[in-house]
Amino acid sequence: MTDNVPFKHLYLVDGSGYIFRAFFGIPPMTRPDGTPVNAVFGFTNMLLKLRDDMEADGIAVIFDAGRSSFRMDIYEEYKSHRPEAPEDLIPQFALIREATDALNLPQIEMQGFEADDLIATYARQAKEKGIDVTIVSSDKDLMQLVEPGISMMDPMKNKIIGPDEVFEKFGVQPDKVVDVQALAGDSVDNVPGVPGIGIKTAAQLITEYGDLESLLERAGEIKQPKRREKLQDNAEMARISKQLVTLKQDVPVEVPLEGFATREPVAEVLRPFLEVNAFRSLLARMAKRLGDTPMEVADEAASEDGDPEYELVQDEEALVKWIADAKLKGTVAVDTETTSLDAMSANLVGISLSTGGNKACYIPLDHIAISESGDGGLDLLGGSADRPKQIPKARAIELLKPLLEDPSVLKIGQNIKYDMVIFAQNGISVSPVDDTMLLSYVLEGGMHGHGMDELAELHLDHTTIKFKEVAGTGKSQVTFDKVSLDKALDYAAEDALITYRLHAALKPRLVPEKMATVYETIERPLVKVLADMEQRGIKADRPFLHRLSNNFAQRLVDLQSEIHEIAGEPFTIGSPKQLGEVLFDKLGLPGGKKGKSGSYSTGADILEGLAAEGHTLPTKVLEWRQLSKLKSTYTDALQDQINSKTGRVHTSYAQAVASTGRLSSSDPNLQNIPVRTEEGRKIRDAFIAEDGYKLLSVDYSQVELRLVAEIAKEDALRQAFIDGQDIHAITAHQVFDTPIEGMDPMIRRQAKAINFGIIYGQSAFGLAASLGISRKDAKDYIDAYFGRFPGIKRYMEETKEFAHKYGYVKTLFGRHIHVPSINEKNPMRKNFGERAAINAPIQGTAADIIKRAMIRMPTALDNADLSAKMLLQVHDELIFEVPEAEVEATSEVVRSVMENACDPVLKLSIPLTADAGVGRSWGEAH
DNA sequence: CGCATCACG
DNA sequence: GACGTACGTGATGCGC
Repeated sequence: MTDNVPFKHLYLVDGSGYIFRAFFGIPPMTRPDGTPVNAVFGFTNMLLKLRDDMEADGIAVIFDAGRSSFRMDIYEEYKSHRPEAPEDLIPQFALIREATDALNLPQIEMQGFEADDLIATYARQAKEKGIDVTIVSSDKDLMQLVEPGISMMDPMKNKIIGPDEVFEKFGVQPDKVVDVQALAGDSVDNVPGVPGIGIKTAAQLITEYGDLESLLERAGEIKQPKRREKLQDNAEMARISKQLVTLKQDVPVEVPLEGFATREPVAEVLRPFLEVNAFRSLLARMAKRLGDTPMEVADEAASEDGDPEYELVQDEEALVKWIADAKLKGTVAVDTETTSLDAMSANLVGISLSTGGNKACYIPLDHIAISESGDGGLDLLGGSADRPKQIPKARAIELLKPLLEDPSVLKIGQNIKYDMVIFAQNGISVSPVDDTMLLSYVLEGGMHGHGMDELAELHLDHTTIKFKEVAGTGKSQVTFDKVSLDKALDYAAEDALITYRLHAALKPRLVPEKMATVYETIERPLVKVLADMEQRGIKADRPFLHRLSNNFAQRLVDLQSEIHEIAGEPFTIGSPKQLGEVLFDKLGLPGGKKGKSGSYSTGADILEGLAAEGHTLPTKVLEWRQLSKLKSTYTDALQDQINSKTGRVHTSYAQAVASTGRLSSSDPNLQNIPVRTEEGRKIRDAFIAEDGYKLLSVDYSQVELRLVAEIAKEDALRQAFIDGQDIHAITAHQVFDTPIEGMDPMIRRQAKAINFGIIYGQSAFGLAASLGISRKDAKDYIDAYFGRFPGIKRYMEETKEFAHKYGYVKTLFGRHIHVPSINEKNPMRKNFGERAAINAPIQGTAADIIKRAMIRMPTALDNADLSAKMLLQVHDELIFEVPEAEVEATSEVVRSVMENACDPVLKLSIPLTADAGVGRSWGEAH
């Protein structure tokens, strides 16, 4: 456990509380468009003072997430009397969030918990680490937290609230405040308390009896008959009240304390915010920070259209200047140039930085100059290379490390996971980070790709220099270390500058477009988790793969002869064209042409049909294809993918590729390792644990079907899951009217196919094809299904309608998935869009859930003192490498984190369940 | 480089 | 009446 929190004094700002105080305490103000902004001004001003005058080095702004909280489960009436917010205050709620972002301060909220609980939790965490805490609020409900090391500050009066002030208010020391509140109640929050007892009496009673429980136990001793009676009659109400007023200090918060180190505001974000709201006094005060004198501000803004200034950094002096500038600005775009797209085998060649404006630099570190022979005379053995002037790599790393690890400097990257892995290889743990690729992904997922070239075109109307233009293409392509420094400068510096500008264009959109939560609580924290998994890799048994490969090879040779024998001539079995000609022309099997290529279709379904008619050739070909696939894609390719340094396989997870929010895996893809056939499953035995360790695999049971039931609010299905019943059997029972007892496995199989087909919006045609039944039967099944589960039908219709109207659909966690094809004229594409729209919320919510589990996993394991490492994710499954002695405990922690991954944001009406398996290999564990 | 095929959830 | 027909991925080999 690291206790390295980068600040000494943490200010926890009660954002929700402040806005009300400011609204009533500051005279009305409006900005030019008439929007009231008095509370926003007060808030912004207060935060600026906090960070500048108080020199606060740690600040977090905490908000209430919504109206509901766990307290309503305790007492339904809690806060039920709250009047609506005044009309002039309502538009200011969103602006306050913007202000927080503009000041580059973290804003924290969690569904199900009030701001007060989050404040209590963070205050406790900070105190445990020896950090002083000031709670910026005057809310009496927070006074229970005051203790040595934790104080409060009234932001309107600028007054410190310590134990004396709390005593003045409640008549007891802070640690007894909840007992007093429990007795006295609170009409504003609708906490009942005991009738007839106010703060004065409560304080007196608590002082006399010690605490609430003792008082209630000894209530009989009270002399005043009325008071005694009231206390005895309302003991339970008092206990409930105490629960209501006691703040939760162990909320499973997602943002760690370390994230609250104060960061400099980003001028490009703060300036427009202050301008739009016409906060002129603040603009003037911030002029320096926003880019020196106002005149220079104007100059800089103008120069962004001018030619970029790229600097080649070749000595320490120049590098130190850039580092100082980045530190001053608090934000820097970073990009690495390497020798490979595979981060685990790449060598760092250079680093580019940009701090905005029109400036960027490139720091070459490991370039090789191919000398143009003729002048020096040293160059004899053609192609001998020497190094151009560069800062020694180790020295540059040493200088950059403090900046890249500085919690008060935001590092921006485009696909920064890659750079994080590169830096990690060089001993640098980059933090905190923002990723323009992920910003684009959460804002415009499904609309287009999220590569830098595309984003630059789209948002900046700028055509980037292509990698091919500097490194060449095809056979003559060279690695980046062989690119000349002038070309490398133009290419690399541009990448950093574009990244900086993309950040300025995209980040401010998060809050107004309501994507801040998805970005901040899911995608951004996941980057580090994935980077760690990729670096860890999984051990692969090369000799085993080799033997398997030879075995497949032998059988392929035999099969090949048999196939050629039956065909009567040798041909390339792997060529669908040649195979089709052999099957349908030469042997005259029934079948037809298909597809634009004009060739016969020879897919597995066709061959299976032919095989069922008793033809031997298709059977042999199917077997050949299976083995050929296993050999080329798995047993052969995987051996080549074993990293020579680590002896392990390191996949790469793409976080911004799948439109639904899923991850994808490549190089190699470890999300499609065979499992469905016995032969294929053997490949899983090649993935093994280190000696003394086991592999643990935990997968969600039927997540997507559970989510369909949940999202569609389909009670019949929900009940089945709540009761833990066999969902496919239930479906069969409903659709075919078959008793569940002694059900024919074939019937259940059909129901299973229907269940999955539904998730994808399958038609009668598709179901008929996948079950090999008539279309009429398929249609009857589907009709019966919708008849029994009308909620599903309704969900499908409503989702299509929503997608047509808005062009996107949403997951339960608020992720937007754009489905542009839904409004196309071409009915085929439109239908395609509709099916995608139906599926996306389901697949996407499942993706959100497992991502949440993954983010929490390292901390959960650490807290349980377990050293297991998460290695792989396969959509609904997580794979860990676990010390043998910790298997049981780890299994429980992992399951619990996975099953509770929706907490506390979302309360599903059905449980999620996860099943664990353990083994020496992945095959055994599954 | 597009297409067909097939591996996974 | 025809058209097409289940969502989301990545890797491989063929053939142009």
